[in-house]
Amino acid sequence: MPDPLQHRLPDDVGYLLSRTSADVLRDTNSALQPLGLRARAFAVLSCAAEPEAEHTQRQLAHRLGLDPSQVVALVDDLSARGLVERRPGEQDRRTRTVVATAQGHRLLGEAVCVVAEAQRRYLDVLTAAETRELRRVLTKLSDR
Amino acid sequence: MPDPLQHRLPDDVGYLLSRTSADVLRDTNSALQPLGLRARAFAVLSCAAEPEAEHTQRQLAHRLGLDPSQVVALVDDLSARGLVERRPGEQDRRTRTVVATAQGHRLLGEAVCVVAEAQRRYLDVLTAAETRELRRVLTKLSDR
DNA sequence: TATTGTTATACTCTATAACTATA
DNA sequence: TATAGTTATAGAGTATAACAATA
Repeated sequence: MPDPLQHRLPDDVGYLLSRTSADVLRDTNSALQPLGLRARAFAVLSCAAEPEAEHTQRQLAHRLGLDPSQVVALVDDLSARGLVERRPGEQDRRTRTVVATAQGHRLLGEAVCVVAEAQRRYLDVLTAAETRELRRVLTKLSDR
Repeated sequence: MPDPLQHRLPDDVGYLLSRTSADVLRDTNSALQPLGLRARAFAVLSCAAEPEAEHTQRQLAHRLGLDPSQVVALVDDLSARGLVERRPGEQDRRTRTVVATAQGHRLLGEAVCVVAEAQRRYLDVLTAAETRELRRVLTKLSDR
């Protein structure tokens, strides 16, 4: 049973995750703004651009930890801008797969650069080994 | 210049931070729900309960990475429930310091327990060394 | 019956601008 | 004039329920 007097917010891993995640999200959104994207749209576009991958919207939602109704809005927007297109599912006519267009691939190329640059700046204070270890531990946490 | 075809969202540290942060935030809010708290209110209460500390609302905002206007609403709620009280600043009459009441300290005690338990479950998959290293690296990131 | 995409809705969180009282 | 707290508001993110088409 923890002693409340010894509780220190700055040592709380959940709190630290919230703070750092909010910071890097802000930086990422700023970096993406000139391209008319935000982090979540970038994530959807990235999945839609995977070679050989034909994700249904449901699969996208599950993969990205989003609600299916959020995927509808995100794909609506990306598709209205010609960056992805919805294709009717082949075996199951209820589903629609989301794939990046040529224009989507081009924009994703730029987006990957600006996001990588923003994160490089953000992770600047860490050594290469620390960044690798952080990625490894976060992957372990998110793989459950 | 990164190759977009080699970009993999699951390797993106910013994305991993978002996912894990959202997961632990959900767990934390669920754990706090019976106490009528959420993560941000818990953070404010925790600061207000620090011994010898008399934070102005501005200091709370800066310390927690919140906008001052958000602190107003959070303190309004905590104060209406008798968990904290606002005291007029002594040197500067514009300021109001926020301190936990006896009832606030009691509730914080319970909150610290349920949050620690939720995080223990969440961090379960990590070794003790990995958790320590995660805390250390996140602290380094958030201290900039 | 159950599931996919969709719409609608509400609540939380984040961000900004303006107002007031003090400094 | 600048700053602290406050109010108002809008936009983004999250969560839930319900509906039509299809399985």
